[in-house]
Amino acid sequence: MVTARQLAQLCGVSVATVSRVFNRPATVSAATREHVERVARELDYSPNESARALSRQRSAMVGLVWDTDHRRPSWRHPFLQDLLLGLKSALSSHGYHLLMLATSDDGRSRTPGASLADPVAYVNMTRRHQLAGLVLIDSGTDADAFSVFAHSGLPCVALDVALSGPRATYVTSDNAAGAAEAVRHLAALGHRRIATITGPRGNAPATARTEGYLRGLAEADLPVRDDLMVTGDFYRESGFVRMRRLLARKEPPTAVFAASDEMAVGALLAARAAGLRVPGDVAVVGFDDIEVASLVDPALTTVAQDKRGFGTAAAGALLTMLDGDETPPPVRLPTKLVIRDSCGSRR
Amino acid sequence: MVTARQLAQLCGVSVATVSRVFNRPATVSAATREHVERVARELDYSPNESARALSRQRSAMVGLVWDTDHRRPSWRHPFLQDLLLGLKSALSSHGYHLLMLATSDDGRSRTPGASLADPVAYVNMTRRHQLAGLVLIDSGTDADAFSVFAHSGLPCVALDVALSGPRATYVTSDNAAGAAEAVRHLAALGHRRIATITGPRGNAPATARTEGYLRGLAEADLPVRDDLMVTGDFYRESGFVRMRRLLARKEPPTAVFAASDEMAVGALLAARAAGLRVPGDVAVVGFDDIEVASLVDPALTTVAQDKRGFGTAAAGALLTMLDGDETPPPVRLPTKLVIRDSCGSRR
DNA sequence: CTGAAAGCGCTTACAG
DNA sequence: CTGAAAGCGCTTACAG
Repeated sequence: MVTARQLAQLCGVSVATVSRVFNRPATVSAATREHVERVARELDYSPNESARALSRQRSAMVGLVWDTDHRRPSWRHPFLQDLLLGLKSALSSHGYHLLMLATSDDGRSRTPGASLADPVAYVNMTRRHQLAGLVLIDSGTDADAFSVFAHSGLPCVALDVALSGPRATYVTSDNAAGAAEAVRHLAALGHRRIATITGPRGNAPATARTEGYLRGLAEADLPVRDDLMVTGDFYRESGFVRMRRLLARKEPPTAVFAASDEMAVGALLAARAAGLRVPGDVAVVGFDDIEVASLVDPALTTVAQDKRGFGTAAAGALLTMLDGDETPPPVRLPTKLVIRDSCGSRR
Repeated sequence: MVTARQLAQLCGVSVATVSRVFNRPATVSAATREHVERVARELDYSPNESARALSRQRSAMVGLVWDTDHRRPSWRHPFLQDLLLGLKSALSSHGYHLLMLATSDDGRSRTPGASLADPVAYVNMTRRHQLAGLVLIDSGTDADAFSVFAHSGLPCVALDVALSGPRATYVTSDNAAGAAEAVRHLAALGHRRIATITGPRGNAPATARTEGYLRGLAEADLPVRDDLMVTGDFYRESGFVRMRRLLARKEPPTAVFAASDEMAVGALLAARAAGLRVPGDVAVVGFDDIEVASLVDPALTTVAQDKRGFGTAAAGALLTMLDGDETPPPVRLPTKLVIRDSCGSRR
């Protein structure tokens, strides 16, 4: 492996000049710059990142905090894959790489109620590796733990968690607008009793979707009915159970807006178990547009999130903090209603 | 941020001693070791990884090569999430972290036919960051590109690709055994014309599954019939198209083994489109046990892979190479036949 | 525009 | 068992 010193010797310049060629090319004369660049290419030279990080006091890596509660093995992010893809390609085009942080506590026991294995251990990792910034993925539970990061001073961008701090921002879908659109669509199809199965209390996207549901009802001049609002937890099982409860009401809904596709699928199964046809007897709309949505029968009408856009937007926000001094405002990604068969609007 | 020097001063020892306490505790007297450890804990000291990597010529990071062809945006790993989870928790318990490698070419155009954005660029990253090892995730296409890594000399473990080299090994499911079991199961249910929709040619797991299919037929004393073997590409659409073709045969199959759940779902849809009932008119079995499998109707009988085990096994193999000198043999993970409704064996 | 020198924070033979 | 010293490969004021 060739070093800057060797390259410098070969070129008849000092290591300082070599360094400048790669870091502030403008400060080097065109002739020597081109010469160094050419030889570097020939020797396949590239700077040692450890040395670089050490002297700069900052690495070219961004930490990814994605902590899953192992007591709940079923937990899954609805679209982690697209998110990572978006993140890594956007970051790499600016020379940054993603370091997946894990504490040694990972996979072990943790204090009940702790939403993160150990925020302090993560912050520690951050210092050890001299990370340039942090991407925080909502672990689905208590988001307060994230504030530790937001206050650590380094650039942070959270996904689906309202993070605030001097150098912290976040990206999320426009959950309220998406939910409202879904409800309006159902109302336009003639439904008057539109129920909702919400996400867990305290979860920001869940709250926003409920808000959107209410807004959608209002816009369609429909009354809010407490008996048509039930609380789920985003997972399929809760969709099943809550749907069963809704269907047992005196006046059951003719349409249901579930705050996640997982729950919508559960609702579909519950309707079938109750001998009802979807969308004939009851219409169902979900949220997310995960892969399953198009595979179930009937195919699920749902509010699609811009999955790849999440990663790109997060990377974008982070990069403006890394390269500049300003903290970008929160990003709210537009959603899109994908109409399939479960809402009955197709002929 | 406190450094080793500061810690040393506080403890009245040299930095060399501080370093030894953290790296070869056995070479330090118990008294000074405990003293240094205590003070270190009080000051929340932890060594700077960049400095460490620089002087050791090797970082505590493992690179993850997961290159997806962006020309094919639909490509997805059947269980990336579990895999990453398994990897990161196993690695972190030994102090290693995962660095998601990306070349700046990511998301841009690439040479047609190139299976990896640029293997050389990845190897380059590997040197720059002084990575301790590499985890290679099959990108679903030409696996030859991986040999560049295997020959780079550093510890490599590939997933689902037969990688060989001085310090290279791989982990995969026992695809043949799993497929054979699925076929035997169908035969035991009385099926005589069992078809298969294979994965793409040249793909190792696909080949092994086909092999298992043939073995299963042999074990059940069933003849191999060319008209009952069609080639898919692991994706749903191909399952749909190939199933339609199978159903159009003179003597259509009464059961189909699809080499992936995605294709099995496609097959399910094709059967339905043809007015056939599953499993009444034709039985279907898949492979993978992805989330969708239990959500479709009828729920899919499938060969489950040990998703979390993949990550753990890969990390294990890598760790023995990182900490020792031996190269572990390939790992073949057992599969498990999960019987649901699509094969008709349940009453 | 360029070079000499100090420094980033560790680890590791080498002496003692 | 411990310390002094060299070295890992860069970057960055500071002079010139």
